[in-house]
Amino acid sequence: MDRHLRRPSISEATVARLPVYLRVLTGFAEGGIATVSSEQLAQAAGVGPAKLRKDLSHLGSYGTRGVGYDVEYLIYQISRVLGLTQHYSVVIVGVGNLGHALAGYAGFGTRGFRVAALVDADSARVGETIAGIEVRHSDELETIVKEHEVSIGVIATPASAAQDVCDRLVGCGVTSVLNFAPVVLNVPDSVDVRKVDLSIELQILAFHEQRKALSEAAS
Amino acid sequence: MDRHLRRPSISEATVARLPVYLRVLTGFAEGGIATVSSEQLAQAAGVGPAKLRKDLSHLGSYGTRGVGYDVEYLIYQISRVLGLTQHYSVVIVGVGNLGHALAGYAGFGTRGFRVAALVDADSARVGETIAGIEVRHSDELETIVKEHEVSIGVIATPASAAQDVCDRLVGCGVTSVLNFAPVVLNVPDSVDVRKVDLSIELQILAFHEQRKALSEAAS
DNA sequence: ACCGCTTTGTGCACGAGTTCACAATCGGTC
DNA sequence: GACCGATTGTGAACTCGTGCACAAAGCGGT
Repeated sequence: MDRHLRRPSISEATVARLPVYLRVLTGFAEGGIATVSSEQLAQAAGVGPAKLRKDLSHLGSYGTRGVGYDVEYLIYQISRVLGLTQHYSVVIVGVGNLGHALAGYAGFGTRGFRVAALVDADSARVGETIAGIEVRHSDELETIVKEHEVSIGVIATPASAAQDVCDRLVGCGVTSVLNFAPVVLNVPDSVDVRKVDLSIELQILAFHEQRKALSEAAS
Repeated sequence: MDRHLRRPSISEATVARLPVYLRVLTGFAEGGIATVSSEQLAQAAGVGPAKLRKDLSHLGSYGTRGVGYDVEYLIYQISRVLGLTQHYSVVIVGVGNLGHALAGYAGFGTRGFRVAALVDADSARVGETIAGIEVRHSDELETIVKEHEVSIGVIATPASAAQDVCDRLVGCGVTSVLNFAPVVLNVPDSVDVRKVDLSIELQILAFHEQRKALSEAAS
């Protein structure tokens, strides 16, 4: 019964690529393509064919030698491994520009993620409805999390409030956090945090820009 | 004269962490702290002390044994290595919710990034002013890039338009792209692309949620 | 001028991730 | 029913990143 489970727990790097494969496959499926080779899929996903095959091999042997992968079946398998066959409730904290954008993001609705509520500290915003989701006051955060069994918290507050919000989320049982605030969050080991940081991305690009400029000047 | 240049080109993983150090250091500087040990800095940045020291060692020997690092000096050195002592012009394409949020993001103004213009395909939005930046029509993209010597393009359009916009950016000389659209962009090797993808982050969190749920069930 | 305390910088071993190359295996064809 | 071209799955070499442990080096007190 635990036939699928005792896999040597897929590597983090692989997990980070699976969603990309999933998206590309979904595109293929909509285009009416029934099977793909590792070559095609790798091309579309922007990785090497060998890496792709190794990634997929980590989750089982779903593929036919000489033919390729069945698109629908692979979509199902990746979804299952990623845990997308279940449903997750998400709460978004902070209704600034970013919170707005996140609430309207289509990616939430699809693929098993449901936004339970938007939450903000500013009472003036409470009662609004954004993208069909009601805005509630942050005092109610704990209530909302319990009520909707929220497991993922998204932090879109100013940096100064982020750690505080995070502590409260963790305090009432949230075990995964997606942080958009430019701070390093402090959490217990049992909680997963992923951060999205615009200014870091820009600075990395700046580094490469400079590198290119320098190597050009050296010629 | 090329004393600094012939470093063995800092590793990608290190470059990705330098902006974090920089931010933490800036916080320390504002708090009036003059020197930090690798221990303190590592703690605040959420990494191990050894890794931090190795990272910093890759850009030179700025630090005093028995004492630590001078905050201001280290800020300067990291800024220099990242290329933040120069100025970069950025163009943001797509004025949806996300484009709005990005335009208002404080991280742009500081640290040498200047938003040359917001650009959108929708004529109805042209002429608006968002966060002090004028919205112009996407037909003018090429003109704007030339005029302001834009080197970084930010794509905040729907997925369907992203590749097209990207091609045009690359076509008129942009060599770094920050992509928020959920697609894999196709670019020549000479162009750097970094992607920020909300739905991917969520799916990765979902995977870990599931993993935690399973290992809990096994107990 | 020396000594001891503190903290950096780094050599080394280890582990994770990537790439190559090829054997194993499938569907189709004669 | 056996061959053939195509494509997967994977062992093995290699590269890259991380963590440990310690020698080198500075500062302050005596």
